[in-house]
Amino acid sequence: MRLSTLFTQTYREAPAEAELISHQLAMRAGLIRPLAAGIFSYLPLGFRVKQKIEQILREEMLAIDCAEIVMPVVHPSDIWEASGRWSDVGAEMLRLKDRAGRDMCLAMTHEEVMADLARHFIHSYRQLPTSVFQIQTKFRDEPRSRGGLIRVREFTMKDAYSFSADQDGLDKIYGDMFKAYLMVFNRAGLGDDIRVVESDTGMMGGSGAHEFMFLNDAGEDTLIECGGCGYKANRQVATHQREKVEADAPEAIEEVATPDTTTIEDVCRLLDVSADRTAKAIFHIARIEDEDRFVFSVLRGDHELNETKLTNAIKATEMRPSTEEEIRAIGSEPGYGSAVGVKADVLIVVDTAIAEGTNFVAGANKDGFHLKNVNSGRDFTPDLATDLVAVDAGMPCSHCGTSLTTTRGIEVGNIFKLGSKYTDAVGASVLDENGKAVPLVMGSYGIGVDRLLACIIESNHDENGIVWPVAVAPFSVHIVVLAGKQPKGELEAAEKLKCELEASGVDVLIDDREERAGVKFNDADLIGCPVRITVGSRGLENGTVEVKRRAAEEKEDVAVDDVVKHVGSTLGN
RNA sequence: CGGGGCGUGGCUCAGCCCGGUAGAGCGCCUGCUUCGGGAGCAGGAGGCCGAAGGUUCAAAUCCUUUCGCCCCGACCA
Repeated sequence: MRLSTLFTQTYREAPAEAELISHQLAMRAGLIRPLAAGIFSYLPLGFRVKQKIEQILREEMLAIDCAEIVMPVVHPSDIWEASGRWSDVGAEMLRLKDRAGRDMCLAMTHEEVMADLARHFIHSYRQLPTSVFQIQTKFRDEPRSRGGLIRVREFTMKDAYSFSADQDGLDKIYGDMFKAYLMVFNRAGLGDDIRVVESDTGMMGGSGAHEFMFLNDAGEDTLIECGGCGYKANRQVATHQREKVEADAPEAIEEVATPDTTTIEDVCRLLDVSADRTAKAIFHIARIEDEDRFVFSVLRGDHELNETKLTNAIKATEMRPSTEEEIRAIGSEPGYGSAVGVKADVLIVVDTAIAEGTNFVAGANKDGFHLKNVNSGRDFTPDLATDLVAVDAGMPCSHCGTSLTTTRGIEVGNIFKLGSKYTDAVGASVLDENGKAVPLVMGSYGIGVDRLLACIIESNHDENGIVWPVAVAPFSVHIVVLAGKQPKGELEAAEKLKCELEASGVDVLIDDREERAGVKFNDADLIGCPVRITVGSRGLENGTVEVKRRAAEEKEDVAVDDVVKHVGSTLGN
């Protein structure tokens, strides 16, 4: 391609709203252009990178016998109603009506369509296990898109789906996908920055999941890691080792005056107790089985609530913090809440530490008073006792006791063991070797292409611009032509070189613009192709051109006749 | 959905508090000079100041409403 007529432009400055390096560079290099919040056009350079990423994805999927298909972006509501997600998923799904008034939606994922396809095309265990993938647009109406390409509303996803007759078949493909994903991230140049963690299954449902996290301080997810045994999990599901509780004999409950003492910190100071001897209350309104319930969670004062764990424990589809009015309505008091004596229809969920411990300081459900020696089971009856703790740095690992650490990460891929939720919903089953119908066991595996592109920039740039890994660079070679007002064949020499390189299978961007050298060099650095070749009169007089790798400082004069060979070996390294 | 910020030419921004009919740099076009790391000079194109309404002789500027965008939080693959 010729830069002079390429449909793009570079910018000296990034738009003010771009905060992440990847966003700034993608804008400055002219890879993308926003149309609306979280909705982008890909310009030629950006699109080429996207295509190269997609090609890697294709190759790695095909390598594990996963065939490519394409499913629709607009779906009728009925398949989503069958799986229950038409109502389970909220405003994140963009819904619309067709001219006949039928409910439709834009695809946020494709489990429903996939299960429907499986119903039609998979009939026998002999066809299993099998899998297919697609590279397709998804739309999720995020309440808040941000970070350039990191979190968008319209995006491209490589999503794969597997089917098997039993758990063993699922485990095999799940393992294949796991390995294929690591291959993808390695080839994309992110190998060292990827961590695989255990994760929540979220709206997908299912029995197990892993996320592939790109380590980055701007990440939206918190990863919990153990340096001792290698345990890694998303904070949403991470567990920690509970210390042994020495169960004191329950003592008599006692009310104490604690005016203006609404925080755990204040209570501890006033009553001279440590935070782990207190019980705190957290209030939510949760939608459970299509009913709004008041959920009263109780945790030890030194612990934070993990909302994902709570949501999963009570099987809520939606949850929000309650208002002060709602708290008073159940007989409690903001800042002085405890489960002692709250209304009967309140769902009381306590953390294990509260259920097993004794004699906690808790609120008295009235302004200015707390209770001493509160005991779960004696003073109130929990509906559920489970792990609700948000694991933090410094807590002991649940497997080996080593102090855990936290890291921030961006989720670039995920793999889910879905089970038969979606296949059951559409009646997709197969006959096993005994002629008996068994449900299809499904898995789903996603990689966000745009997000992957952004992460590649995040980990491959310097102060001058992007430094693309060869595998995903928009072009392998960027030829800078330096011709003055009295050209001496520089452009012709460069064009000839371009043809020769292209003939050898190397893609070339040629900067044939009438710009000064500085402008061209700076744009070349910004765009970040792996190899830069400068063709100017200075070298041509000696029959050479200058070759420089984007990732290195050194420049090399190479005889024109040797350039193709030289570039070939450079790119091969 | 809560909190905060911002909408002035393609990009970065000034002007707004204290109303008087729009500016700078970069980019773009033309010419001359320059020519291996974001050149200089001269000339030029381009903006109903996000939109609507109001106040006023007069609104980018003040008031109201609205739309859009960004950031933090809530939420979420």
